[in-house]
Amino acid sequence: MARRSSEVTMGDIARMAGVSESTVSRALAGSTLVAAKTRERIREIAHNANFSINEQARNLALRQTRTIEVIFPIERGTLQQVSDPFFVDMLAVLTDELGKHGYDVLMSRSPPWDEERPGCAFLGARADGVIFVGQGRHRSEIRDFARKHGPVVVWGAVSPGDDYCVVGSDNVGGGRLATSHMLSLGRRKIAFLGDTDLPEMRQRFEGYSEALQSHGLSVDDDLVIHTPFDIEKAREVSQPFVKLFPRFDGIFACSDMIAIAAIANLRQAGIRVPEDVSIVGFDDIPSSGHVSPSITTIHQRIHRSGQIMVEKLIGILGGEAADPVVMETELIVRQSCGAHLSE
Amino acid sequence: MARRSSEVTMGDIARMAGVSESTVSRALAGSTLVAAKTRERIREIAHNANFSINEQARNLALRQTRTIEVIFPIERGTLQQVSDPFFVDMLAVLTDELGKHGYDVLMSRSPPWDEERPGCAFLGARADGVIFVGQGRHRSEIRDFARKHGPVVVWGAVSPGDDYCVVGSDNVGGGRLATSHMLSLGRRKIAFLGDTDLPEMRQRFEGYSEALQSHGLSVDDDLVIHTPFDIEKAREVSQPFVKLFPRFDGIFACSDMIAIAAIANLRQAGIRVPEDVSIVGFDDIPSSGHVSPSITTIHQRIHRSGQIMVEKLIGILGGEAADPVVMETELIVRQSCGAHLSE
DNA sequence: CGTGTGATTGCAAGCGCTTGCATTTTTGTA
DNA sequence: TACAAAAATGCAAGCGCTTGCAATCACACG
Repeated sequence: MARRSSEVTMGDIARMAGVSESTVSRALAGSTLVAAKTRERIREIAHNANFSINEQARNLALRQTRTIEVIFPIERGTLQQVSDPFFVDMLAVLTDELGKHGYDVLMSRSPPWDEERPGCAFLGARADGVIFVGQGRHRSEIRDFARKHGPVVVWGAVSPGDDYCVVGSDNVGGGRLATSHMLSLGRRKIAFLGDTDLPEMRQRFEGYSEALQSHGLSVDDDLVIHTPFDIEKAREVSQPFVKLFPRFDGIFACSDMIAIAAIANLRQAGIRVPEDVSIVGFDDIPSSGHVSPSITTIHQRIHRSGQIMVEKLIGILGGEAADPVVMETELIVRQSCGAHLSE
Repeated sequence: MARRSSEVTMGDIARMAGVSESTVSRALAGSTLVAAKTRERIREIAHNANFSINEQARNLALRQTRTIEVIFPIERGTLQQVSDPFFVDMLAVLTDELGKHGYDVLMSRSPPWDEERPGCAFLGARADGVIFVGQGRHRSEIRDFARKHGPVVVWGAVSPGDDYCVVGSDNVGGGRLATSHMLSLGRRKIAFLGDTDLPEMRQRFEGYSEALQSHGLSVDDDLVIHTPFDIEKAREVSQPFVKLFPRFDGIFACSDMIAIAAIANLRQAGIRVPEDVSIVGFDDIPSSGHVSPSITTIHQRIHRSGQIMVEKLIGILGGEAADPVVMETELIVRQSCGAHLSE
């Protein structure tokens, strides 16, 4: 970890032990090619000398990196977006799972293609593979990247034409679930809050409109509100929207954070949730069950999804092909939809 | 990124350009030692050949890693703890700031000292320095680690004896601020919710008791509730506590998540916030201003702190000494304390 | 007491890149 | 036109490690 200069190398250990470097290498790697006695002696010496192997050199020699790059392709400056608890959970799972498989995790917030290294504008091969958490608006770049640089798994909206491995929730199904739940509660004028420029949100929107249609209703464009992820901005954007009441009696919010922002505005305008307006969120973030009213939401299987992404990536690294995976979503009924009122 | 075998190397580029490897290296690095014309030509070729430099080899040659390890020393399994939005914000800032300085970020959830690499039980030197986000219960290990492995900066409770660089909020001050705010509002029976085993929380507790004392009050042990970070557990733990009402009329919660959990229990018990009980949190997480009631809290300057940590680490890497830094905290008055009622 | 055998160990090349120094080419000038 | 100086390029060693293959060693057997 320390300055390279003060680091003790295998050569040093070899000298101390009076053997060759190769023997040290083998001893430390646990090879049976070296006599058990010698092996133990060398390990002892290495330990006492506070030796730590230079992974860099090791990996170079082994032609591997044992590192996976995890990328959150998020616009710089929008700190809040990454604040969405969803991202952390995902990151935590990925780190754990990759760790189990012996991989390090290299974090990035910017996609490799806009990376401008000072003096050298070339993408560095610093990982064995990469995981994109969210494709955002970068679909085509990711596709190119996958083709050129190989092992890639991405979290996001799964859609037919993908020729790389995408793992994502059944957003359409989730949107349908949320919307038809409110419909079944008797709501008929349901608004949509989210950013349909993002593929995932787009899919949730599709589920929303499908549900409306299958109840013989159609989408009211005035009730489709382009709402960003960031809670502050969501609050601002939904401010004028609530004034439309009573043109709506239900809200499908694309994320719990947006739901929280919307509820705040509704209260402020004296509109009661869920008595006057039902609201259903998406994500099932940790606090959603504890705020007031607690938020009815669509649960995504983040933990399992993370595991699957890692499995897939390892598979790809091993030469297997990997198909996209769509994860089931689940409706978690709490207070904000008002289901408990209609009993 | 792809399998090493298919990667094009500098040697290949050299051959294509009809120059030596050294010239390619220099051209790509932007050295003025190579003629401008040649440089452009080589870059062109490299670009077309889809060349990407092998950072690993480069770093080995340069005796650097250009990588900083960021460690969240969090007990495995407690996913929720890392879910605290605080961690994400910190991580995002660190990644950005380190990136600006040309460093990659290696994520870890486990401290290096309990790392057991298969076959090789030696700590790998894979980074130029390390940042611990939170010392948790690992104070002494971190100290040892800092001594042995050099460049270390840690986020956490700053305390006198530290011989490594710690950056942290003025937790005592924050605790005092929160508590005396409620005292000034006329509250006299203020409870404390947090986990005093953790140094930061311990300090917040100290601020809490100082504030009480300076108002001629003393700590009521029955109102000091050991409450974990995890919102689910916090909810459980504070459940029996609320039954103590009206033995308390104020709550200082060590984190906003705990505040959210406590408020949920209070409401459930029919106790009104802030009319019956004032509550002040800590962290100023994104949603704290938008839940109902919005949460009065102590703001930590996460963003600035992250920047400072990076500055400090770069300094240490450059051979400078780095003293601990204590960051100011700020009281953000919102609804949950009831300040607006007493006007 | 030779010699074959398997168990250990060492040699040296190589991973892809950087860089000090020597070498070659170009340029400026007498 | 010749030659010194400056500019551009190449050579080769080295970063710390792994590993195929050759060399050595200990021992047992005939």
